[in-house]
Amino acid sequence: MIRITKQTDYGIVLLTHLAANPERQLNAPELAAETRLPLPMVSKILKLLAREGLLASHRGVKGGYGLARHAEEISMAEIIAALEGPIAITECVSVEGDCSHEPLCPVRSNWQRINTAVRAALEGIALSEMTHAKPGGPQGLVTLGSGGRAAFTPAAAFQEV
Amino acid sequence: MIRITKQTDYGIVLLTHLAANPERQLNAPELAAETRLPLPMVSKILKLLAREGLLASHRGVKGGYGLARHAEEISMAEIIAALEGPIAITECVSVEGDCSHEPLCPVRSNWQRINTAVRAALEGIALSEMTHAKPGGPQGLVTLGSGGRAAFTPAAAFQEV
DNA sequence: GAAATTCGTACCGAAACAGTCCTGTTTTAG
DNA sequence: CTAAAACAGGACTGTTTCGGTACGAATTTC
Repeated sequence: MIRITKQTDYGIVLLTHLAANPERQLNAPELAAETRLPLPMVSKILKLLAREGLLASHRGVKGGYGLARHAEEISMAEIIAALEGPIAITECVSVEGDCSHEPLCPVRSNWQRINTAVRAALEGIALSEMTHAKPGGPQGLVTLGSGGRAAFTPAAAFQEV
Repeated sequence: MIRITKQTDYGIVLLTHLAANPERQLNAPELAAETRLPLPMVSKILKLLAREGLLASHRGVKGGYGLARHAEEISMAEIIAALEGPIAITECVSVEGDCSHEPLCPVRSNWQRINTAVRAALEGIALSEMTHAKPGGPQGLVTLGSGGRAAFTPAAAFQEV
């Protein structure tokens, strides 16, 4: 469904919250409380984001997390890539002869194109843009798809295209 | 991972194959053979595409499938939407007070934006463009992500962004 | 040195996905 | 008019991934 995982969903909420409070040093319980997200997940995601270099972590008693860079310099593409795994694009079978019953499989090369288009779209949106509500305003297009999710789903993904 | 399902993957291969042979009327076993895809899946997907109005089906002995419209008039966005389910975009919890601990959750409205960007990218690519190899050529950026998939994976998704 | 906090990893249940099969219904061919 | 070919629509199952949890280790502050 061209959907992102809940992890990424949560991650963006957390990053947005941090971007909105750049002066504060927030730890996992604080972030969980302020975003109304389950603490264990928050903790897990923060670890991931820190390892990927998007967050700077400080251990110890007065530890916590902060953005590693300014919110303007972090793109949605980066965040999603960090939370979803390594940067892999089109993966055909590398074994020749399975896919290429035609001398040159035309489908494959064009996946690159789609990826590039989608990626460009995501790279064009910075984290800082998520902190202030969009001028256009949200037109209530929300047609919830596959039955409401459990408990909290603060930001909740794009499920279809 | 912003990944599409295998169904959609297969579906695009099938549609591309049909777009490349607009004069022919192909049935499920033929398509399965020519695309090297498993027949049961092919059959399943063709049914879905026909129901969604992207394919025109003809029953009976000399039956088969053909594109319902010209390949230029079918966008990637349409295909994906048809195969992945209904058009749902950003789904926040509709219950006020959970998500909106801030008077107006800033994250939510901006998901619309991301969706719009991605959708626009996909709407800009027509099925007809998938039939001929891209001029620029595929630069081999293929870093296969989570271990090769089983058996056949002809076109195989964009896994990360 | 003790307390608080991040870090790493391993684990489990539930849901979604990939794939298969079976039983109809429609159409052409002989 | 009968039979075969092909689509139509579910129901079913195994596997993977995701969401969520738990615990011990490392690190910093007081």
